[in-house]
Amino acid sequence: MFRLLKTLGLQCAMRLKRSLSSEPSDSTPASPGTGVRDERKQRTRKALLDAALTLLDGERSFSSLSLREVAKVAGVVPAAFYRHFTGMDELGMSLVDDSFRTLHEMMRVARSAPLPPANLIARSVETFLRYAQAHRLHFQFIAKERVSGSSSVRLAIRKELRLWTSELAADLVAFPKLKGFNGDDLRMMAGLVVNAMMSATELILDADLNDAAELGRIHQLAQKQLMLIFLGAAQWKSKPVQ
Amino acid sequence: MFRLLKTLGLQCAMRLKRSLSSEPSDSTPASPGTGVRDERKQRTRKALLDAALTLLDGERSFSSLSLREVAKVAGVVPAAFYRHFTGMDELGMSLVDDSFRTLHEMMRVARSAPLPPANLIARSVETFLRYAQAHRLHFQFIAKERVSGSSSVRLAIRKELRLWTSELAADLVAFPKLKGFNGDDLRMMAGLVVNAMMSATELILDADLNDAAELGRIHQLAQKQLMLIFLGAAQWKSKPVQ
DNA sequence: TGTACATCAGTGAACGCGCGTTCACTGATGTAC
DNA sequence: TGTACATCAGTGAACGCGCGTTCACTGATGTAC
Repeated sequence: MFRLLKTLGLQCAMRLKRSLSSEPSDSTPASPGTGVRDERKQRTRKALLDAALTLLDGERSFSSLSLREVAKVAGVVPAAFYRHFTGMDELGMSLVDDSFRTLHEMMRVARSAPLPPANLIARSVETFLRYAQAHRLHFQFIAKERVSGSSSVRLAIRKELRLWTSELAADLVAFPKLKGFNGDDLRMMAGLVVNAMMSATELILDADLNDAAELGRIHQLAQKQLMLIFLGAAQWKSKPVQ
Repeated sequence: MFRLLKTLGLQCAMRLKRSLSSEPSDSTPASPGTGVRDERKQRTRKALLDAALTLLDGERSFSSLSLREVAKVAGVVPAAFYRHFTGMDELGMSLVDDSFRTLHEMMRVARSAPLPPANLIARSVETFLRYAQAHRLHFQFIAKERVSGSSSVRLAIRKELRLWTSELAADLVAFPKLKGFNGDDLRMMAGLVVNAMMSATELILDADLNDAAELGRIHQLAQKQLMLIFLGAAQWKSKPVQ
């Protein structure tokens, strides 16, 4: 007991010293650092996240994963899990962050290199679904846990999806044909688009990846649905905005 | 051991006798019957199904429910569960059946008492969402497990939803404005409608049931989305059908 | 540079718990005569 | 109708198992001097 207290005391003193001597530029206390130890820790953390995503790939849902299972696939003892997350829920929130970072990265790329206006809708759908296939695990996580995850994970995903819908609505303002829309109606239309894309994503993720004909059919379905939505939107302006 | 065999033998003889003497009109062997015992058995079965639905009401997903938990809520010992289902998966399939029976019942009523054409879309959305609220647990089950259930349950729900989409497509033929649609495009449009309704249902089920303003906003959103879809559909005919 | 010590990611054992499934059983209901 | 026996929904105890979490620990990495 005395030894324990002594050790704790020494640790505190050490921390104090270091924090006093550190230059201000390096003041973020939780920064990952670049030492061998930090690098390894980040690698294990990633292994845990990847293990969870991999386990989710089949028909499993996040709430049915066990901490021990994730640790085992990550090649680590269960107790080691707690060096990285307080529990499965915190890991889930990290997956939400990562997944939406992937989605926003796609949007960023799309905006910085705009497609030619010819066949704009069809090309956008194509780009989106290709990206979803390439980042299968992240998109699958969003699609699945959006509706069935634990409370915190589900709510976080819904919040992000609402954000994404608003972002999309802001992008839609650029279309000359959508001048007659107020903000509410733009979000309403963006919601339709998001629904259609999520639905297509679910179909893609469930389909056999080698069945080109099936994938083609899904792409075409999504393209037609978006075209129909835009066709309706072009008429919407003639309706009373109220 | 000898006693066991004797008992079995007697049971077989009895079965044989009964089956020989039963009149043909009563030949369905698995029919529930009307005796006190059968009635009680059906009551317990229903208690198990209701227990599962009730447990799903919060943020739980079907795959996270345990057999013991369901049995406990149903007021029955775990072993008794097996008198009704081979396991949770079979109970899940029963819930799929029941839930879609509820949905089809709604469609049947809607068709037998058609709404006046004025504000047809708005009224249909209203009817649907009211019904979904009234049968909250069944619609919640469909919405949740559609995407995350165990393999068999999820596939069964998707099959039923595809069926429902086709049914809806068949109903849409009646609209004069949709003459230009071929079968594929009708299903495409029906898919948009189903997506919008399922999305609205999810919002309704997540919303505070006493927050009338919130519910009103969701209803209005769904109505506008459907109007926009039909607006687009009315233009679709001018496009090449290919 | 070398040394002595602090740090801390990961280990391995242990715990109590709820799980699915099995089993022989009980006793109310059903049935043959 | 009454009796003797079959049926079977539900019981209660038991099993082995994987679960989340805790703990003292180990040993490579980091740091002060």
